[in-house]
Amino acid sequence: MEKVTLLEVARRAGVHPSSASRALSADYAKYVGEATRRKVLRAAEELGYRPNALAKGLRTGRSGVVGVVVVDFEHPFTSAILRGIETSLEADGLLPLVAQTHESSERLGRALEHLIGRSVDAVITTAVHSRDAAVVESAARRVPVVLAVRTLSETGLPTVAHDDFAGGVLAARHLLGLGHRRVAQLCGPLDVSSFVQRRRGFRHELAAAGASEVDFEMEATSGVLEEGRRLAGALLERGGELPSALFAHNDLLAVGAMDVLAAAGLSCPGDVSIIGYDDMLLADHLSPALTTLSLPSYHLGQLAARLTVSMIEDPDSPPATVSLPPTLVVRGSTAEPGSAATVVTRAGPPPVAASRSGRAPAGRPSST
Amino acid sequence: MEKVTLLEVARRAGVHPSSASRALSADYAKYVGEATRRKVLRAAEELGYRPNALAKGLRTGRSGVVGVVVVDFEHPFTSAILRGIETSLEADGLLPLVAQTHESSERLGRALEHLIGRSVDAVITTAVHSRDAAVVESAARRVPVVLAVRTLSETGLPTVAHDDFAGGVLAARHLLGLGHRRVAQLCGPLDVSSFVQRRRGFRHELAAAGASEVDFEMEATSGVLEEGRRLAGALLERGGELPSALFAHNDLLAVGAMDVLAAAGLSCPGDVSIIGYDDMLLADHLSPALTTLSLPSYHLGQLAARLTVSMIEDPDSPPATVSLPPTLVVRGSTAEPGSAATVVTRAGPPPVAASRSGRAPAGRPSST
DNA sequence: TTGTAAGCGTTATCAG
DNA sequence: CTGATAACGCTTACAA
Repeated sequence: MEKVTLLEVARRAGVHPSSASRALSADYAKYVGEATRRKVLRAAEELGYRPNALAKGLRTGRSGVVGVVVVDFEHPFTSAILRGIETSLEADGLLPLVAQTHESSERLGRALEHLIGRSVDAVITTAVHSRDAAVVESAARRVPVVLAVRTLSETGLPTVAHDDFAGGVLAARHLLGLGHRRVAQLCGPLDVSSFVQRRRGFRHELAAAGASEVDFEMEATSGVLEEGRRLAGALLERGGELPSALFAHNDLLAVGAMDVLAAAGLSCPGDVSIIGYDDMLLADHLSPALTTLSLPSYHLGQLAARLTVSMIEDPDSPPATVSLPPTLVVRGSTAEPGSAATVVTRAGPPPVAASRSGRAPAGRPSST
Repeated sequence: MEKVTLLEVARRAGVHPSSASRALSADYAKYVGEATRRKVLRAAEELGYRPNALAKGLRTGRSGVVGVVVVDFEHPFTSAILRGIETSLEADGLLPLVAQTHESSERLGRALEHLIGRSVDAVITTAVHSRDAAVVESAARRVPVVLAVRTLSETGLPTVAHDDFAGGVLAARHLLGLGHRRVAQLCGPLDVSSFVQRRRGFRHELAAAGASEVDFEMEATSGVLEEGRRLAGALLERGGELPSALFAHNDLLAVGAMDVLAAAGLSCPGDVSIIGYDDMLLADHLSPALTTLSLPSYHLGQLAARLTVSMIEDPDSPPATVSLPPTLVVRGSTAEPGSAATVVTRAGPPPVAASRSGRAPAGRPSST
């Protein structure tokens, strides 16, 4: 079962290689006599012929591979997006080739070079920072590039992202609706469009309602638990009147903040309400269960892939831009300000319905 | 900035293409005169030359790509493993090409075909079922294949896996040490080696101590929360004396079981202790915080990648087998049997040290 | 409908 | 040390 080439198939079928090629090609099979086609197909079958994608790609200029550049496989919803991308690409016979940047611009550049060098038919990236416009544009000159999750508006590249501004607005509206007037944000890194938008949306809605945002300009260096602790800690030490509610730019930051508050003897949502972002796995099993925004990331991945395919088919199609709204998921971590500090025994089984929404279709990950 | 080929570089440098090739190759540069080498390098630089990896691969028979077949990007520790693989591969100038199986053998077959057709230099797979030996062996005849996480002992292929038997033993020992004598397992799908081993290890240790395992032969169809609920529900409805402790084959199953127990008015660990497996993110923030086994998955990924590289370099090297032991992480969900049902207010900040162990090095995922 | 021939961009192997 | 030549496996005008 060694390497079988088209030449051998042709020989065995007693036809010319080009006929064999045609017989096996979906597009050209119609120009081949029924008889020879049969012979070729059988010969290929018997020999266990597998076309060499490299040779094909070299000849046709298409590799059938789409480069995907992500921050990190463990990044919040990266896996959901990759699932969406892979699943959708598969329908078109394409395969994703994935690289990580770990938030480094230099690695982003290298990854793009690497991928383009492998003749990928297009690139999807979810990992851009505001400073990366130049690198990305240079890549976009050589191959279609689609921006996902994080935008780079100056570039005018096709983009499919979460509507983070809307998310910020929803968060603010929820807190305002509960009666909060003094709130603060725990911001993610502001060189990433997503967080900038979340902040803007939140601020915008707040201003419209005449509520005040506590003057707290710190931003997290990344959206991890420890950073949530650090920011919340700083907020506490800062003194003065505490906000009655916190908008954390993602769930991990929110959980970190909850930790610190609890350690300081403050109750959530009794003393301080907290709303997160992402609706990560187990967010509904915390105590209190976390109010947050759920993101259609799987769907986003699918859309990004579709957009990419259309860019491959017609590189000159106008750069579309898609924006997907998040959904507010109200749970126990937000309440009216000053509400009695309730004693919670345990998260308990979340209400059967509506426990987690906006998730990928069937087939939640299983285990190993 | 269009496609620049080696030919053009050679022309501009005024040398023959083969000299240009040599000048740019790490291995052959030494057979090139200093002068011409300089000229070539400069020409390449000026033209923005990027070698075409497809052409190179076609010629050399090496693509510089390693195929990785996983169940699903959202599968428990898949992302950690992929991180490890990617990071380690990168050091050798290799890139992973990832495909998902969604636990389907048919898709596993297709993925392998696809990857081999792309001339990957090797394949790592974490997605095999006990029934997949034939497909995998057929692939292994054409390209080096390394098994990760899930084993297939009949095949004799190089393998790097978690030591799940040891994990089962540790779980049992922990529960026995607390004084439990009547315990049950919530098994994951038993067509996957990992779960078979966990069960065996647990059972083995139990038998050695003369403790009894509740006769409960159900197994989960996949390691998700809902399945944990289903199994625990069945255990409750089954009647008879309840076990005083449960060993769930992964954390999600454990959480599902906790849900059901709580809904039935039973306390954990007061009435029933529960130990999970995987030490997933936020396991330490549940109430009660989950006792579980932590897995060195990132490290596993790295080792799998290294083993793969060595297989590429010497395909005839004897198939190594590596087994990585898990670590027990004791938290609140396990206690002595019949211990008073303690009232927990909230998970609270986990003890600063030792809250989560066995994790990937620095750089926990940030957010978006 | 089928055969011919050229070439995609590289690198290996030979002479010189 | 450098140049010539062939070949990796496949597709695709073009001719027959």
